[in-house]
Amino acid sequence: MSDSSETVSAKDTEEVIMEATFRALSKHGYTDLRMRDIGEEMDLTRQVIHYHFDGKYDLMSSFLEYVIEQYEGSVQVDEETDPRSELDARIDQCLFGPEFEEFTHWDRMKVYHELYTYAQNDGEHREIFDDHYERIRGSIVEVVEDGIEQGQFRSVDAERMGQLITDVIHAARGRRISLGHEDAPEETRRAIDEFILDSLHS
Amino acid sequence: MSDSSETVSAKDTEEVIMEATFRALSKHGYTDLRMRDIGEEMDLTRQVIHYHFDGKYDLMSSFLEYVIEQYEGSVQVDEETDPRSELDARIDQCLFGPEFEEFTHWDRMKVYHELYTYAQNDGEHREIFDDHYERIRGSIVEVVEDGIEQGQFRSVDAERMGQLITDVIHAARGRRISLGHEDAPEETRRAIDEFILDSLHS
DNA sequence: CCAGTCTTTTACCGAGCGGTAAACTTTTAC
DNA sequence: GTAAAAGTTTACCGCTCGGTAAAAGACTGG
Repeated sequence: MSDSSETVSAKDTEEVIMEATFRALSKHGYTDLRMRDIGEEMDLTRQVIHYHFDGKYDLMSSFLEYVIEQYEGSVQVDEETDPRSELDARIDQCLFGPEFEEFTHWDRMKVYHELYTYAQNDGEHREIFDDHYERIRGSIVEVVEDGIEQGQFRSVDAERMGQLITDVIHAARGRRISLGHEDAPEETRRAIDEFILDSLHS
Repeated sequence: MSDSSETVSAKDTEEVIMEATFRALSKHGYTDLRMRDIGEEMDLTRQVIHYHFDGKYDLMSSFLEYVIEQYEGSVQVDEETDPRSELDARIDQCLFGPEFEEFTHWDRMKVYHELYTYAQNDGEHREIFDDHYERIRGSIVEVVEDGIEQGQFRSVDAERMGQLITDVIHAARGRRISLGHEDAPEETRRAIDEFILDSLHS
């Protein structure tokens, strides 16, 4: 009986809970999230959550890591190309999401952004997010540095430039999510091209 | 007895409640805010809130408008100067706050930002924020347009440029508040200068 | 000074929340 | 095959929350 579709292990259940938490969070928002809401999003009863996680706070902490892992795991950029192409690819991926999950991307980002804001009131969560942000920013900075070394970009402060790009991306996503500006990512993509990346060449 | 310090009108009480709400929100965050917390931040009992406001939701809606009014009321820019100076002044004010309330500025921004994020789950609140955001963005766009007309800036899409600047400001504030990056406003100020405004001239 | 109105306090409540205990079911180990 | 371990469900609970009713106080105009 090694039929994998029938064998439900503990890890599987935790994954089920994570996905149920994601759906519940999408529907109700962080502030109004009840354990009951999560239970209603899965076939198991809400009490199993207490078997696998040590209360609501522990659940949210685990979910936070789950969301970030998913985010970082979904980033896939062809590193064989030149710095400018890679930079473009990374920006596109941050603004529009990976192609293979176009439809869930903004649902995931909405939850991600809400968690991000709430993290300001919780030292542990804040640290997790800070580390994550640093990795995203670092990957952008790296590309800029490569571009400068290879002479494709003019010599600028790569840290500052990378930070600026990361911030702009973040703001555009936040604006789309919080204010419903659906064209924010596209408009921002153009603005980055015209006003920021343009000054990297010449 | 027209001694104004003794006469407590209904408006005064509502102001007291608003400020108590602000303090409670600063301490506990939106998600964990209880009516009790607000009561503890003022000399009156928490039940008076129900006399002046129709429940928690109505209180939060009123508070949202209160915060935005305060924000917009605090913006004061000398319009006699040239576009570039006015643009600089507006950016500084958004990033560092009005000089006369340097110490409460970031407390206020923290609450503002939290409300902003949670507005995504409430159509009414979202609209209030959207209108507000539009006014801030509009004021930046206007200055850019003036600069172009007066020949101080090169001819760019003012809407797009204004939006970009507004987004960058927003992101820097969010990063300082959510991740605790205290140098974010200053670093962002430099990045705007070096990479964005620079491309407005020449 | 007093009746009437506005405002605040005191005392209280029902609903709904997160969490637990114990029964029950399934899987594992030998 | 069976006993122990792991996982899940059922039933339940205590507590805290936002909100209310009525008493108490503080201002009005006459």
